[in-house]
Amino acid sequence: MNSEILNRLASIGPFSGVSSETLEAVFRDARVRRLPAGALVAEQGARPAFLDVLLEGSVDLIGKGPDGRETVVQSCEPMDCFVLAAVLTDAPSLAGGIAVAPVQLVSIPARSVRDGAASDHLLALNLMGEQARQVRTIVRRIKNLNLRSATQRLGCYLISQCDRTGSIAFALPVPKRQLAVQLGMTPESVSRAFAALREYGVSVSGRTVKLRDPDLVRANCAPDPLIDRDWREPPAVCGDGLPG
Amino acid sequence: MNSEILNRLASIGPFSGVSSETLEAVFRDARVRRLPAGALVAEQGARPAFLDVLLEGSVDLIGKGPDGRETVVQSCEPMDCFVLAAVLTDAPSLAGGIAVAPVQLVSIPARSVRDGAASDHLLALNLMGEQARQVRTIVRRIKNLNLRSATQRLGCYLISQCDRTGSIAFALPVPKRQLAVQLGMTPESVSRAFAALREYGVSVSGRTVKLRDPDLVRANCAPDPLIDRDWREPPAVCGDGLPG
DNA sequence: GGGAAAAAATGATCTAGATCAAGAGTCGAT
DNA sequence: ATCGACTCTTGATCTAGATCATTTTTTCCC
Repeated sequence: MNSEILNRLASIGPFSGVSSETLEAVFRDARVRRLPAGALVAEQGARPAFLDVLLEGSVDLIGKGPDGRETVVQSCEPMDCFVLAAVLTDAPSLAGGIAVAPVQLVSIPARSVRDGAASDHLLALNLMGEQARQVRTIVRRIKNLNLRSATQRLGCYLISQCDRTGSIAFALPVPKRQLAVQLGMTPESVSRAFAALREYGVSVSGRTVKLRDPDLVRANCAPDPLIDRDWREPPAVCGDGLPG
Repeated sequence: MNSEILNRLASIGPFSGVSSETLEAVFRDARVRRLPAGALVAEQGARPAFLDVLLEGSVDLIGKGPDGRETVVQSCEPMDCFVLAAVLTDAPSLAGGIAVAPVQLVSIPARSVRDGAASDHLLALNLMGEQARQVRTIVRRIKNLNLRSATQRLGCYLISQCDRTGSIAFALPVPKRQLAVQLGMTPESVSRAFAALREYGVSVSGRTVKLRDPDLVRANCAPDPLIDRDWREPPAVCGDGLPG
């Protein structure tokens, strides 16, 4: 593990400000893994042996039922970590992780993480805050899915991209298929939602989206700071680490 | 605050094993509140001034959208605590709390909780574990709602009651209306789900339920330890902090 | 650039559950 | 008991979105 990666790790929420002695102990047996798209990154039902921090690529956390049905609990992006709740409670993962693009990640032995928290007060505090932010992220997702229509969800997503880039026109950061997963619907429904948003001045061409009148979209999709994450406030860095 | 209540508080997950000096500081300005059914216990959108621990009664945590739609995020029972994530991050509550039955609760100033965590390592560890368990509880709920039909959800609930009481026949601990809330459906759907379960030997009379053949219900409703909480292990709020 | 293969759009159904609308018990207070 | 207010049940629609099927577009690989 080179020092550039160590520096990136040390800067994310759970580890920020933690003494170098603690970090050295926690990262001592960590190693970098690379996996191709489609690979199983974490297995549902097993006690995770490692805490994984995503450096590159993206991972969907998927819960499976006994009858084979599946539901995406969360999708993770770089510098998120996952299975944190299961690692901290030393319990079986409630969801598995699938690489949707080639991934590079750091695997930290679960025991090192727990030992670190037990011996370092600041690390414990960081992890506490991280889990609290994680809870809030999931609650936001629940509200987004239950309180809005598919079209509203897409509209609010576009508004957030618009605000983030500060531009009326921008490129979608992910293919529409993956957008469907993040928004909790089928690819077909995403298409129909885009079609419905045309009425509000939204035009799409390939991966490029243009909002002729963002306020018109806003008026019809009801963005809400208690649902949509405020992109200006610090992201729940390692926090997006489900599942338990 | 009498010492009986203090003892009950000290025995729940977040506070178990914590030194009496810390507990004294954390509970110093806590006070007991009593509210009637229907009362607003916590307000959505405000930074919570208190961490509330439910002593008696029950509370639904409800997220509201801008357009008035509502969704129940969680229902809390005695010795659960709520708005913990908002208290720890000092951020606005994403959901409000409504008393569905007359409640008695202890309100601990949010600052006392945060100060306690900052100064007491064990308390921080406990709260970390508590939040991790909270994450898992919510993920379980998501899986229950997305991976099963309404009938399966009710069937699995009845199986869990059956296992818990160790008896083929038992009384529902809550009115059916409230059961609907916990299972994420309408009261009408609960009725229809009970009707559908008759085929599997489930009979209901008033609040009394009888399972003629639990295994038949099991076979058709697919209970799963990764979805249904294991009633033998301590609930999210009552576990001890961190293993290892 | 051409052409296979994946992604997306569009159209036609299907369905679980919500919603709306009556009845039928059930319960508590006078 | 009698009333009146709930809670529950049952039935008749409605609907958002999924699913299935087909066509069109994009991607990208030789």
